[in-house]
Amino acid sequence: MTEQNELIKSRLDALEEIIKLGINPYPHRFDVSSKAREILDTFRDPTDEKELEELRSKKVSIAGRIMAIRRMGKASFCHIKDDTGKIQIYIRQNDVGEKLYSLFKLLDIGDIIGVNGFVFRTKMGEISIHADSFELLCKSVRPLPIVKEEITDTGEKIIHDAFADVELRYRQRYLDLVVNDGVKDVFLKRTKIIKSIKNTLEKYGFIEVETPTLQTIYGGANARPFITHHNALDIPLYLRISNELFLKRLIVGGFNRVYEFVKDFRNEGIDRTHNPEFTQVEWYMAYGDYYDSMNLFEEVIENACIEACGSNKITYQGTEINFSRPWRRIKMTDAIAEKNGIDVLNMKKDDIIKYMKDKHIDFDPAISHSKGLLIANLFEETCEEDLIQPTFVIDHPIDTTPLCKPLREYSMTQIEEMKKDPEQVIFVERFEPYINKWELGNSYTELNDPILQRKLLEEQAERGRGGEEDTHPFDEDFVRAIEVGMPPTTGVGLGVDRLVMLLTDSYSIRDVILFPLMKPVDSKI
RNA sequence: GGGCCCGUAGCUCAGUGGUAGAGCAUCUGCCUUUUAAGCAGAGGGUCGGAGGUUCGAAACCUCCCGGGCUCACCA
Repeated sequence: MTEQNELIKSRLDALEEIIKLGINPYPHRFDVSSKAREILDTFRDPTDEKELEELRSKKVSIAGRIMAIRRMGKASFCHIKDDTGKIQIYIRQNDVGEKLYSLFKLLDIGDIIGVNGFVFRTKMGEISIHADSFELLCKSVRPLPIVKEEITDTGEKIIHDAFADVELRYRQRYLDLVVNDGVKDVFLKRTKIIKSIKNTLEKYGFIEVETPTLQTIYGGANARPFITHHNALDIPLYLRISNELFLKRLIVGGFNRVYEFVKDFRNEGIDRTHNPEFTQVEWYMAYGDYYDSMNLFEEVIENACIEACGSNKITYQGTEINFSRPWRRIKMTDAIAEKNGIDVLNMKKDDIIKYMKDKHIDFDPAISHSKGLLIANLFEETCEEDLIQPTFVIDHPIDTTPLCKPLREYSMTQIEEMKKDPEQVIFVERFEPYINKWELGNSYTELNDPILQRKLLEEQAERGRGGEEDTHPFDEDFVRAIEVGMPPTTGVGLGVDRLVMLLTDSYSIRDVILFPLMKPVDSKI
C-alpha cells in the first residue's frame, strides 16, 4: 500500500527467490579473518606493486553490511562496512560462478555478507577485495536511509542526503549507528572515558561496588524521584536519585575506598544537558578531605581526556578548554567579589537582597530567610557564566547541603553560636568543579559528626525545600550508620554524560546516550 | 509550563490560494575495474491529524499530535 511497503515487498520477493535458489538467507556463522581498517592500513602504499602481488595469494575473509552497490552487467562493485570501517568488494561472474552471481543480483543495500578473496587495487586506486566467493549472512527486509558519500578531488568527504532527522536518529539508534559515521565513535569514546576513570581509581586502590537502584527511602541529592511499587510487599519504592548514602554506609563498614558507576533517575525537565536517567560515578575515600578529592578529580579528568582525545586540551563547540593540572581554585565568596566587587561576608542579609533586586537578579523569595542560600544564588546567577576553564568553586554555605563538614577553622561551640545568628554564614568544605559553565560534579569533606548530621537532616526534612511538596524523607538508618562512626572521609560525584559531551564535542546529552528518553509514539514507523 | 520554529515520497529537500515536484533510493532493460558509476524507461504521496475559511487549501485560521531551539524549573 505505502511506498515503504513496496520497498519491503521487493526485498521479501528477493528473499523468496534466494530461498528458491536453495540458499539459506540466515546461516549460523562465518569465519572472519580480516577487518576493513586492518586491510586498508596494511595496503596503504599504492606504488608498492610487489607487495600487492605477494598478497594476491593471501586469502582474506571479511564480513559486513552492504552500504553501496554498483552493478555493471556481469561484474559489480559494492562497499561493505564492518565494525572498523568500509571497504570495496569486486565481484565477477567469472570468478564466483553463475549461481552466486545471480544471488548477488538479489542483494540489497543493508544485507550482510561474508566475502572470501584477495586484496587488490582498482584502476582508480582504491584498495579493494576481489571476491573468490561470498556468502549471504543476513537478508535485510527493511530499507536503510541511504547516505551517499562523495570524495572530492581535494580528498574532502561530502555526505549527501545525510540521515539527519534527530527524532528518528534517537528513536532508531540502530539506523543512526549504521548510516551515520561518527556516531559510533562518540560511544566508543564514551566507553574509553569510563574505562579510564576506572583505571585511575583502581590505581589508587578504589574498589568497584554495587548499591541498590530501587530504594525504600531516597536521598543524597535534592530532586524529585520516580516512584514505583513493589507488589509482593505492597510498598512504594523509589528509583535512586543518588547512591551517596549507601556508599557512605560502606565506608562505615570498613571499605576505605569505593566507587560506583550508576544510573540516577530524576523526575525533572529534559533539555540539552538533562536526561531523566543519567550516569554518575561517585567515589569515597576514607581519611581524606576535599583537597585530596580535588587532586584526584583533576587527575581523573585529565587522564580521561588524554585517553579519549590524545591531549589534555580540547575544543568544545568552538571553545578551547585546557584540562592541565592544577585547576584554578576559588572560594565562592571570592568569586562573587571578583565578579560583583562586593564582599558578601560584610553585608547584612537584607543588603544582599537589596543588591540582587537592584541588579535585577532573580531569586526565589522562599530562600530570603537564609543568607547562605542568597549567597549561593548570587554566585549562580552572576559567576557561573564565566567559568569556562576548569575551576573548583570551594567553600559553599552550609544551607546548600546537610551532608558536608563545616570548615576546619570553626570550633563546635562556634558553630552552635553562628547558627543562632541569621547574619552569620557557616561555610562547608564543599567544592563544585565547573567546566564550560556546567557543574561537572560535587564533592565534600563528608560530615561524620552524628549529632550535627542528625540535626541538619532533621532541619532539612522540616524545611521541605521552602514549602515544596517533595520533602525529603528522613533516613534514620543512614544516621544510625553515621552514629556507628565513619572515619574522616571525602567523596566525589561526577556527571559522566556531561564529561562525555565535553570530550566528544557533543551539543546535546542525547548525543552521548545511546537510547535517550523519547515520548512514546505509535503511528510513526 | 512560556516564547519562537519545524512536520511534503524510504532519505535530503523545493513548492505562499489554481491538476503534488527534484535528486538519491526502488522496479525493468543494457553494461566484466566502478565509486554520489552511467544510459533508457517505470512505479511510488490521505502534503503529521481533525475541524474551519474559500468556487478551489500542502499553503490561510483554530485545535490536537510529534519534534527542535530557547527561557523557567532542576541547590
